[in-house]
Amino acid sequence: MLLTGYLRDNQESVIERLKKKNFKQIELVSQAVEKDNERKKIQNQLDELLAQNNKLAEQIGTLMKSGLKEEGNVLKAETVALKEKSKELQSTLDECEKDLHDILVQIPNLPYELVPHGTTAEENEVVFSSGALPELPAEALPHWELCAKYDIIDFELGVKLTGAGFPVYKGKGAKLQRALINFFLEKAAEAGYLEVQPPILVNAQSGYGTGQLPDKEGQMYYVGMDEFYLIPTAEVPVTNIYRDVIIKAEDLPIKNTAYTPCFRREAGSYGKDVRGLNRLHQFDKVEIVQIQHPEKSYQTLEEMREYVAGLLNELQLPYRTLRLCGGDMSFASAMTYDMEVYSAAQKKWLEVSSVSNFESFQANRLKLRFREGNNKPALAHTLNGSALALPRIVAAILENNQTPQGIMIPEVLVKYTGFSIIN
RNA sequence: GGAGACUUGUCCGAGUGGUUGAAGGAGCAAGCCUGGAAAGUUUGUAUACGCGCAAGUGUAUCGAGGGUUCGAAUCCCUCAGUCUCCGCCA
Repeated sequence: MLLTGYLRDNQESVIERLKKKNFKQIELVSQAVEKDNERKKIQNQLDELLAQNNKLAEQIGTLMKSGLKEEGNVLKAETVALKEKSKELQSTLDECEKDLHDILVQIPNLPYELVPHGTTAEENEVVFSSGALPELPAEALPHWELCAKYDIIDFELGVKLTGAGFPVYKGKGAKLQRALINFFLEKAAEAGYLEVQPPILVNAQSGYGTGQLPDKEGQMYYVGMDEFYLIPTAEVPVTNIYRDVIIKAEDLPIKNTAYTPCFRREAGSYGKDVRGLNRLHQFDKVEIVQIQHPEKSYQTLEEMREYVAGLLNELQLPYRTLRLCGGDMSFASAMTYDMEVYSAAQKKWLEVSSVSNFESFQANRLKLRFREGNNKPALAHTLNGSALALPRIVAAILENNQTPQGIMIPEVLVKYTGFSIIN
């Protein structure tokens, strides 16, 4: 959520920048400013009334104390009309604030200056590519066939238990999952991230805090009986840890990592995009989150991008890094890098990480602030990235590392898996 | 799940209807003191939204939301959480 004060003072440049994000409803900006002015006016009036009432109440108090009941009752009569009016104003104020809020939550974050122009994924800027793509012999299999061949991931069984998109990992498949999770968590710990294990069900307030609600309500599984949502990413619970918190500037940056299963309804996805591990309803992911001083957040974004790249290097997977164009970025992001690995049998780039700086967009909703010395608290910047999402990493490992003898496990994982080949 | 007790500022803790945004203490910050430090001492120490160039000032906030009242941290209702006892159970 953007700050109304900022919208008011920078209307023109805000509109320019929103256009870069391919946002159509730019009239919302001026609507927000107008609503905010209205809000101020109403609040002024209401404050005035309440102040009068408070004064009268105080006077009545002293009169009653000194036994002047009559005079007190006279003043009491005066408060009746005041009270009624202020009640009325209060409800118009509530309504106005709600309207304002409804407008604000529809306005996406502003793109950072480095964000390229563009509306579709084709216009994303490739900022790094790890070189020549691996070529597999013609008889190479896509990962879903490898899964069946070695009986390590069973999609059919998942359908029986739950439905499509909920695979069952078996034997070395299950162990590979566990190995990846441990590898990622250990690397994150080495890089200074504090591991947390959050709930994977969250309340609506947390959903609002990080922006999944009201925007993407239909993308989350909802547990109606208790009004909880299954998390689509660990970002939600982990970032919400800091909701309504004021952090000391010297404690920044805050670095957290978490492994969680993630749940996404993926309504509207279909066809070959959802084949095998490419797109699941439930998957495992290790997430990294940082809360940083506004002046350092872009430096931190680069650091996080490099960190994720390091993981991919260690796994010896071919990858490229994209700087997303304005139109392809998420609602809340100011700048995003996507990391894609090449899955050689499918001959496809698969997104395995998305590293974003949200600047103060989430922090404003979360009321996540920091304080420098005795200054007033200011909104912090939030960043997060996948490090990494497992299924597509697994897909790429299976496909790229297949040999006639079996699937070779990347060197760095062997100490976690306890085996070096799936055969 | 049943019964009871409780939920106050960074922390501890007072406060059962009338200058209480909130006593007192601790912590923290600044000044004094000291060769330096400790101790001592003085002052300051919430957040949000308005108005104001500023000093300042108005309003709201004592778990959350509603209600009673001229006036609520204090009374009533609902919800959430914590603790104790019972029940159940990984």
